[in-house]
Amino acid sequence: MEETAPRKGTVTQRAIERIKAMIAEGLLEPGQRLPTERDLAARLGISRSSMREAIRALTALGVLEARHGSGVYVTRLRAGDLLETFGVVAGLSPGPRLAELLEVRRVLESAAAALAAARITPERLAEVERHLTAMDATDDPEEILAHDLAFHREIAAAAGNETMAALLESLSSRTFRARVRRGRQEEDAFARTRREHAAIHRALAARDPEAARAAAAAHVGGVEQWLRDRLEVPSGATETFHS
Amino acid sequence: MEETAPRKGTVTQRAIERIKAMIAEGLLEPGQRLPTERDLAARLGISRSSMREAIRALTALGVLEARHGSGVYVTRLRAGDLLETFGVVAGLSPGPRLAELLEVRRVLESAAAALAAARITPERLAEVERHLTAMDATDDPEEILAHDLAFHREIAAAAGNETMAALLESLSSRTFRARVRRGRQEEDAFARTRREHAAIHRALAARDPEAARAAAAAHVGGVEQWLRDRLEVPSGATETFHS
DNA sequence: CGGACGCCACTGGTCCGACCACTCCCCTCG
DNA sequence: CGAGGGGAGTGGTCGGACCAGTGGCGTCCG
Repeated sequence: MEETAPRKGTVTQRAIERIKAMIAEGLLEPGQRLPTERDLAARLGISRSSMREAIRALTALGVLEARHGSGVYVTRLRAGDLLETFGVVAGLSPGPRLAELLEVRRVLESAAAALAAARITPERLAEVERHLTAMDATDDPEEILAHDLAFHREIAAAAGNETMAALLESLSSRTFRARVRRGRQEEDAFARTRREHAAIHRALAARDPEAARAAAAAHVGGVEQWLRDRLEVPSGATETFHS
Repeated sequence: MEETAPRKGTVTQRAIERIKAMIAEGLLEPGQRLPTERDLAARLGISRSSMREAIRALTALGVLEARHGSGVYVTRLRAGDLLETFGVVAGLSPGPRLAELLEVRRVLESAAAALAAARITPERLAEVERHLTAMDATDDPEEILAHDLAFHREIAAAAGNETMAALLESLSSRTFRARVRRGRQEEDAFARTRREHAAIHRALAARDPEAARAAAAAHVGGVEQWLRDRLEVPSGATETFHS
């Protein structure tokens, strides 16, 4: 008495669609536990192997979460859960596209800064300030980067849009930055970063959305421009080494 | 003589990381064919089942593509390939987050419009115009929506940033629009859409980035505002129906 | 009586081997 | 020389077995 009808695509693909549909229709809520793999497979009339592949695919997308020995659960479907995969994109995108990703980041970062200027609370502003000063207080590059990331994260959070914040998080991920920064540290990058961060903070404190937007755009735009120059003249020619 | 060392996480997860690393390091190029599942499994010292799950996960992310009878291939890793999954996010995100997604879309759409105003070619501008007029020439909602989407797609493409265009594509996908539009068609939505589209087109033709930005923001912002109002007063109360 | 302990049923994780469905190339035949 | 057919090889599916954690239930000790 199973539904045997829809015979398009692979069996696994169908299973994926079915599970997605269940979630979209509200039959499965965020955080809820799914039936066991064996159960689900039996219900859809497929083998456990195929069902496992379907679950694995949805796990990779951040929709499901498997806990060994306990069961499979729907994630809370927060922006962060689902957009984690976006980080993979940034990590795998070929060099020429890094400029595009930075352009997207510049747009979103400046929008977030503008929103934050209007909405930020005094407590959060103090937190932003803390990371700003903490960056100067240490020489450990790791720690500096950590405060750098936190600085931007606080601003994104203050914008009050979780989706935008999650997107920016992926775009600013550690690995992504590492790729862009490579070879840049010898310059006066730190001094410049500090200056630009200070400008953003000043705009936030003044509750000036337009100033915040401009400062954030200039900040990201600087890296973007540097990268663009570097791509146009690949003097090192460390590109595409294949057999 | 296999590498047996890294013993963190599940075997499948390790396989996923290994394949991603191979791509990141350039050992596997876009479009290239991978060794067979059986081969790969043997090389990493795991079973074919686990390797299949790893491949399935990367397939879901748009990194790999399996062709029955032929082999597994790395996708071209274009923005569209990798961001297709972003559409799943929009499709599965709970109601309250739709407003956030629309806000992101508004930001990106207006940025794209501004860029397009500066970069658009006469040919593409003509294409934009074609979709603008074609929307009025028919009464078929399906066709109207198709031209609507194409209108925005052309503008996004004219902005010259594939990543941004792919992002907007996901944010404007048919299913996404269907969810937002539900119940809105009785109003003078079409007339309003036409007016706003005309305004965007005018700004593009005038090569005026700021006007284009404002027109696009107003266009998306209208839908956004409407949705926000509707969410604050869920009079119909068609929310969360669960057991 | 209360709580810590340990057992064990159940869940996901891994592996194996078999077979099916499809592709593509090479060889044969007209 | 071309079209056709066959077969080796590929991903897709299946079933079943066993391993490895989890969590609740019952026991037993203090």
